[in-house]
Amino acid sequence: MTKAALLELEPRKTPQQSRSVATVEAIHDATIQVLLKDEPDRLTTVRVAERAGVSVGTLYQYFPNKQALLFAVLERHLLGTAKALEDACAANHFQPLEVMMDEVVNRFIDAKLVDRDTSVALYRIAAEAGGNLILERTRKRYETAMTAMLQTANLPASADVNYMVHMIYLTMAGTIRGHLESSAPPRMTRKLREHLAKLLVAYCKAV
Amino acid sequence: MTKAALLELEPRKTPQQSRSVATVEAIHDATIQVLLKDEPDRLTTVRVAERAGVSVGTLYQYFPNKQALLFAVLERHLLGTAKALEDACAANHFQPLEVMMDEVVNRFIDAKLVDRDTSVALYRIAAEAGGNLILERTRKRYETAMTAMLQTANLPASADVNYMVHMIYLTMAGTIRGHLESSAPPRMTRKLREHLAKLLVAYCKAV
DNA sequence: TGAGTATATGAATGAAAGTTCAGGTTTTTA
DNA sequence: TAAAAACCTGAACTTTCATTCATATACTCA
Repeated sequence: MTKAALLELEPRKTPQQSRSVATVEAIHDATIQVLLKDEPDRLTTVRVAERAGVSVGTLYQYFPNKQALLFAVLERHLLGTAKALEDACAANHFQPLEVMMDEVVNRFIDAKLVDRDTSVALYRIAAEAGGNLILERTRKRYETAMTAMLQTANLPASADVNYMVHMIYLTMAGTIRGHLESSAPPRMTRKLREHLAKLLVAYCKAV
Repeated sequence: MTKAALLELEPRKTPQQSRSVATVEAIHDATIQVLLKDEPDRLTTVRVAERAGVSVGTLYQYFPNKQALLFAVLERHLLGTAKALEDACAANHFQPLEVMMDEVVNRFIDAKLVDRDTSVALYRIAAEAGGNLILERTRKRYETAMTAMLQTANLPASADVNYMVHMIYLTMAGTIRGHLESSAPPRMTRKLREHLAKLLVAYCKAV
């Protein structure tokens, strides 16, 4: 993605008055609602605006184009989960490995489940919308926080912490995505929490 | 997805003569090539037809609509990987856990890497195109084969083989997808193979 | 209160894409 | 070899959608 292309994702205008703050907020929410209602290709700017109770013109005052809208919505969501994971890591330095993994897994799943539907809807648009860019950014934040935490754990001396952390990220993000996208009923989430935590502990000890 | 909707994904006509077999083949390949060239939303039926060296009309003789085309291409790819995994499982009954996991992981990654670009391109369309349907179907095949294999391994008596197998599937599919979609250089794939196999072995023993 | 700024409107524009179909060519069949 | 069946063509039709802009309303502050 070129620099010019990135610029086009920036907001066109920042809300000044409170009514426009509310408008932008409403547009954010409406985007997700529309995304949930149908296939992603039925997400049109007009539909989003209608759902938000404003006109298309208003939408275009704050977002230079449709992609920027998706980008913004995705970013907001990922920053939320990143924050959750960073907090979980920071709060568990020097804990036993079992506690670390249990906390990290559960806070991450919690963050994705706060609004399960939103998470699922956003997976669908992550590929477009410069999603890779945001994903890479948040991945780095995850890995930094996790590395800091794991350096306070007692791991096998042979451990390649860098790759280990990356593997943990791939595993968490991947399994949770797979789980949410499948038609697995909510009660299965409990099993996922358990098994994922166990799996990661076993891996850390074995490396 | 309703029954009527499923019907609309079925091929409109099956090729009889060899030239039309070649045509359909060309359309399959062209679809992937177009998908690789640009963003998924630039995948047009006209573009695919052009690339395949036929006219749009011809395309519509064999595929009732665009979605059916994507469905068919995705299906072909997933059946390939399913076959690879089934073979790997069948060939390793009664082996030590380490061998089982090593083989399964490596044959699965191999299948995805035969044409790395194709795999990546198809991830992008898996969400549309009734992709969930095919994914569920192949998941079941994966899990059946893996269950059969693992029942010949000596696992901890407490093991819940059913969920274990599912967890293994989520982990493999998820990490490999994450790896392929990221910008990780090919040399990192070796590390993934190693760590993924180790991780799964550790998990099986710990459950 | 009134000028200046921020915000909202929504019909109109133009480009893009999915799909059809009437008419042609090639292959098979009898 | 002639009719039938399979196959191919691509301009034309239709719908859908992103985006703009001239105009109107609401808010702020001096």
